[in-house]
Amino acid sequence: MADITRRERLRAETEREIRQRARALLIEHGREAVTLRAIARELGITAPALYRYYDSREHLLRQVCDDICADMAEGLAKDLSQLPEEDTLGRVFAVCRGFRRWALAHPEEFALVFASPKPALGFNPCDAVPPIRDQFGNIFMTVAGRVLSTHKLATPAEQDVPKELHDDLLVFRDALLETLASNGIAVSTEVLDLGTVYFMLRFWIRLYGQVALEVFGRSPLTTASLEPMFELMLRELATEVGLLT
Amino acid sequence: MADITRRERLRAETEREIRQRARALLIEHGREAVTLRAIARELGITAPALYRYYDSREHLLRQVCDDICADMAEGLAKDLSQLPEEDTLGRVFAVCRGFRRWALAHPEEFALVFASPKPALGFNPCDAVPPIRDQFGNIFMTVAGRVLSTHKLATPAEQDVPKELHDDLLVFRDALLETLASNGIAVSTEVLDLGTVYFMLRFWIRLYGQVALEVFGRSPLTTASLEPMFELMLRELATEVGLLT
DNA sequence: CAACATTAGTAAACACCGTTTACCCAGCTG
DNA sequence: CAGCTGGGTAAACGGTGTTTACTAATGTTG
Repeated sequence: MADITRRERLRAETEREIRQRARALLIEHGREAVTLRAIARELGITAPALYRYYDSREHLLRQVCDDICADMAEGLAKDLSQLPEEDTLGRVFAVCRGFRRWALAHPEEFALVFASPKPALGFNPCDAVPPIRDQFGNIFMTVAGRVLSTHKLATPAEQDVPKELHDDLLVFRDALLETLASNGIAVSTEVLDLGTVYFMLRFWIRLYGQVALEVFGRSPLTTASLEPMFELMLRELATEVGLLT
Repeated sequence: MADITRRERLRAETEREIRQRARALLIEHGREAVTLRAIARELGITAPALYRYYDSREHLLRQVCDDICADMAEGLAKDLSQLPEEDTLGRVFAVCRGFRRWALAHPEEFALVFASPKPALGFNPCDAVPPIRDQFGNIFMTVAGRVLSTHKLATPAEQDVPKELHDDLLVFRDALLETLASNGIAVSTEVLDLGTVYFMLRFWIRLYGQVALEVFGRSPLTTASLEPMFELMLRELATEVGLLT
C-alpha cells in the first residue's frame, strides 16, 4: 500500500487549495480581503472547517507568506537557469532585478512579507528576519557567495567598518557561511572578512530600500519608472568593489 | 459675539479627541485595532455618532494620517529651531535624523502613512504622493532648498541623468520651485538644474529606503542599530556633492 | 466482518466589526 | 414660543474570527 492514505492525499490537496485561494484574494483585493469565510466560500466549505488545517487566520497568513517566498524563489531560480554559471555578477544582478520586478508585480504580497510592522503577523513572517533565512535570502546569498568565491573584491577595510556593528556583523557572517556551506559554496573566512560582510549589508539596504520606495509609490516622480535608477544603483555598487569599471 | 459658536467649539473639540484616540489605538495595538467602536467606547459615545464627523472609517484614517504628518512636522520644526539658520547642511541632517527617529519610534504610523500599498487608503494618504506635498516633504524640501541657495553643489552633469527621467524630473522641479517659493526661498532654475533635482531624488531614495528597512526590521543584523550606517549614508551623500570633505 | 477511533466537515452560537436607519432631544434661531 | 438643526441614541443588517457540539465518513484493529 502507498505510504500516504487516500485521506492524507485529499487533505494535502485542500490545504494547497486553501492557501492558493488565500493568495488569490490577497492579490486581487488586498490583505483585508483575505477572510476565512471568503476562502471557505470559494472552495465550497464553511469557515470553521479551515480550523482543521490552521490554528487561526494568523497562522494561515504566515503559511501564505511561506508560499509567496517559495514562489518568488522559484521564479528567481528559473531566471537564473537561463544564465551561465560563470557569469556570477550577472546572476547577482538577475536576482536583484527579479526581486524588484516581483515586488512591483505583487505589491500586496511584498507588503505582507517584507513590510509589515514587526508583531503584525504574530511573529516574523516566514521566519525571515533576522537574519535573512527565507528562500529569497537564501538565493541572494548564494549568488553573492559565488561572486565572492570567484572574484577578489575591493571591499572596505576593517577599520572603515563602524565598530558598533562588528559583533553583529560577525554573527551575520556565521549565518552567511552556514547558508553558503549548505549550498555547496566554500568561502574562506579571509575572503568573507568584515569589510565584505559590511558591503553585503550595504548592498541589501540599498536594494531593499529602493524596491520598497517604488512599491509604495513614494517617489516624487509622477509617471516615470525608477528602473534607470535601479540599474545605476546596481552598477554603482558593483563598481564600488571593482566588479565593474 | 465670537466668530465660533459654542456648538462649533464643542464639535471641534470632540473631533480632535476622536483622532487623538484613533492614533492612540494605532500606536498601541496596530492598524487593525483602530475600530470605530473602540474609538467611540473610549470617549463614551456610540459608534454611529462618529458618522457625524467622518463619512467612513477610511476618511477618518486619512485625517489621522494628516495629524500624524503634522505632528512629525512639528517635531522636526522644533528640532530645527535649535539650530542656527546658517547651518544649512546641519539642518538637512537634522531633518533626516528626525525623520528616522520618528519612524523608528512610531512604526505603525510610519507604515500607515509611508508604506501602505497604493489604494489601501481609498486614495493617497495625506495627498502626499506624488509629488511630495505633505508636511514632511515640505520641510525636507525647504531645508534642502536653503542649502541650494547658499552652496554651489557638485551635482551630476545633465548628460549623466538618465534621459527617461528628464520629463518627470522637470515636473518635479516645478513642484519643488513652487514649494520653495511659497516658503520664501528663491532658487534660480540654473541652480536647480536637472542634475541637482536628480541628486535630490537619489537622496530621498536612500533616506526613505534605509528608514523603511529599519522600521520593518529587514536588516540581517540581529541586535545592532543601523544608526552608524545612517550617519555614514548622510555623510556619503553630502560628500558626493562637495558639502563635506 | 464488526467495533472502534480518527477526522473532515457541519450548524449554531458568541462577540466583534462597519454602516444604515429611525428616532430623540438640547440648543439655537426666527 | 415654534421650528429647525445637529449631536447623540438604539436597533438592525450583513460581515468578521472563533468555539462548541455534533455528524458522517474514513481508517484501524480485534
